[in-house]
Amino acid sequence: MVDTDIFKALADPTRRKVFEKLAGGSLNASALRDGLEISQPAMSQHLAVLRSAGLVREQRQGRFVNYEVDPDGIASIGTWLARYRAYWPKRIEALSDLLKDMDQ
Amino acid sequence: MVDTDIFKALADPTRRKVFEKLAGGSLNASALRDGLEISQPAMSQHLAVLRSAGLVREQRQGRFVNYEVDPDGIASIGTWLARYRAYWPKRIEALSDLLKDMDQ
DNA sequence: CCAATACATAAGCATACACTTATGTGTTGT
DNA sequence: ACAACACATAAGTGTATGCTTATGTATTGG
Repeated sequence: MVDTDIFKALADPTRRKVFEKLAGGSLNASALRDGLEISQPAMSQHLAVLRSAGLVREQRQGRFVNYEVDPDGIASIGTWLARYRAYWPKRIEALSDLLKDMDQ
Repeated sequence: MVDTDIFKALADPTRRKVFEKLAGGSLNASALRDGLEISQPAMSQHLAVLRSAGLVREQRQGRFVNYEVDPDGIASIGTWLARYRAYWPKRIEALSDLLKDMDQ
């Protein structure tokens, strides 16, 4: 199930921090470790989880691997969220129409 | 962390099915079991997780407990998603402004 | 009252998860 | 070519998760 992978990936606080860092732009695995007290293999494993969930994508550049947010993952969450548009606060009801477009 | 609870709650396929059922309207715990091959305690535990994550809320009615989608949970996900508005597909860029309103 | 019903909680258990250390793979500069 | 670097994978371990059965709590109809 595609949603399971996405939500499981986001259930981990460290992975959400990584993802948030990537929201600011592309970064390689070492740069992503800065600030997070985590071993190199741990980061590599987290990135693998985020990648197989479709939340990030990688781009090799020499011996570095640059990671960036994958818009497909973001869109998946938006699509999922669209099912519950009836429960969005009224003032942003117009949102439902926009989200509906994402359902293909 | 509030996001952790929400994403952990949604990481379980059974809980997402429950949540999706509730999207169709309020239901009690027994009604929610229909179709899902799950014991009564398991359902009770799942509902507790969804509730403490802020995704559903309960309303006692006699010896029944009716559950319904809590808009606050949905709004939390929307707010979280708003941080990544730069990565939404271009054609729904207008979405970002609407989501921004949710940030209070 | 009291039996039946609706749901919650407790306790135990198998599995999944996130972490670690150790090692492997691929790239770059010299 | 080879040493240094960036990253991935393997293997092992403690803890969290989701399930079960058993039991507790609250409400209702007879």
